[in-house]
Amino acid sequence: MDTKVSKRGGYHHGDLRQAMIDAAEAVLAEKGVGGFTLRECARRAGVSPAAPAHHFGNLVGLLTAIATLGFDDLSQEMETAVAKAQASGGDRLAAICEAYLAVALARPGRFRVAFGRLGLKNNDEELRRAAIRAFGILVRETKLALGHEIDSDVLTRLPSSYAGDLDLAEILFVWSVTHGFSTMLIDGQLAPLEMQPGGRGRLIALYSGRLMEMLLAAVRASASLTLANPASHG
Amino acid sequence: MDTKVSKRGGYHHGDLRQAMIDAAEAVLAEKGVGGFTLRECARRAGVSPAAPAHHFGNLVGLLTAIATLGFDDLSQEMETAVAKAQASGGDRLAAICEAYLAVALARPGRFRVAFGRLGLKNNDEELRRAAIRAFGILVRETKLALGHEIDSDVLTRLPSSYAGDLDLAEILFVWSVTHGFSTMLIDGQLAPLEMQPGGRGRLIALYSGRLMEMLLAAVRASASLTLANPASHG
DNA sequence: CATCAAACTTGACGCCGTCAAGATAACGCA
DNA sequence: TGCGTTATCTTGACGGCGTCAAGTTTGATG
Repeated sequence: MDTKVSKRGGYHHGDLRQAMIDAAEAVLAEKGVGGFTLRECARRAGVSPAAPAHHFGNLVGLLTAIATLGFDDLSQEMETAVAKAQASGGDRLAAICEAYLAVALARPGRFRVAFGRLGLKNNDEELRRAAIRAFGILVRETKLALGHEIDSDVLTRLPSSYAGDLDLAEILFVWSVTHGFSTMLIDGQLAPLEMQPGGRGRLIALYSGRLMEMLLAAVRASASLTLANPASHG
Repeated sequence: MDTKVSKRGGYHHGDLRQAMIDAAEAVLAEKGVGGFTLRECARRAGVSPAAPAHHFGNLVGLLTAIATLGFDDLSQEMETAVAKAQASGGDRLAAICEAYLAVALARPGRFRVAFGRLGLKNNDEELRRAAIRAFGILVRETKLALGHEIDSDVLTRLPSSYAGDLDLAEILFVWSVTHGFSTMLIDGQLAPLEMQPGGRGRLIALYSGRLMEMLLAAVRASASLTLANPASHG
């Protein structure tokens, strides 16, 4: 994780871009998104405050890189979870929802940067690609759970192309539950509930258990409803 | 909304506390939580940067006051929505969920301050009371939808006291859907979907329509499940 | 009217992000 | 090999930020 400074002989760093990203992740992990500072990251990378400008443009550029990393990590963890569920006979949709929460809990600072919209370069190509892929996985698994066909380009299709999709409600429903629970947990909304015996683990168990049951039941019910009366949608 | 400066004769302001809150709300509305600054608020209130310290302690104190206002507003809007639903025969639970979203959309900056945990005085008595009341309404309506009894002190009970509650899963489920959709919308996660014809209104309609149907169905299903096999919970 | 506490200002401190100008090092090409 | 070009990094400065200590003004209280 550290990149260890390949060869920091003198004036030139070697790989400042990666060093800054590593430093940023460390700062986010230690102080959270509140105590995040460009100068602090530069300090940790052993470089002057103005150095990162050439690599990231400005603070927003660095945050955008972090967010991209966050989306890619999310995609990877969800895919891994899907594979594991497939092998063990578990539910794929529940697996990605649990992976989503796990990613948020593992790196809440990065998660907030990715989803908090502190101000990111929204036209950044890498960020867009990473976000689309993560969204695509969600779409794919939801449609799969509904027993519907999925296009071969799910992981690259623009989210806007789902505006009129028949399954949009289910997709948003699944995403809302997952994202809502994740953000409430890392933002401390559920802190009072975590103080009780069992703490956070108890809440996570509830999420992976009853909440997932409810979620899957809702999606399945919606699927049969769709079959019974497809006209009531849109 | 303006408080109009009661009598700003000279050195003393008159009601700086309220003036600061008004200014803060205005700044949040104009520039969002990103461009929010204590100095800017003080400037608008026509006062030196150090003046607010005596009323709020520091920036966190001001944000805490804003958050308290946000929670109180949320409670009020939810109660109003409940009353309206009761009168019109609509669903009460769906009503508070829609009110929740409406509040977030009406004042996204304030909503983010209340729920974003930028750093609030979590031990503040007023904040705690306001948050507990809002949570209590959610608990009450969820239990009502489940057909369960509600205690007379729902609006003042500590959230931690629900840690072992049989309905906690349903409560968290409802809250997760609502909070998740609301935050995703105001944080721009659904921006690509808003660009299509119909825009944001179409998404909101979907939320009030199909998503609420799914939510209510999930809660009702969970209720009958509870009756059929109460031992499978906890 | 004298006193005193609360409310507000002033000035300063260290931090922040960013920019312009200069120093340095790596790289391509003769 | 040597030289120029270009990317990289430093330095120094700017304005803005939150906050603190010290001083000033005001309204209230006796």
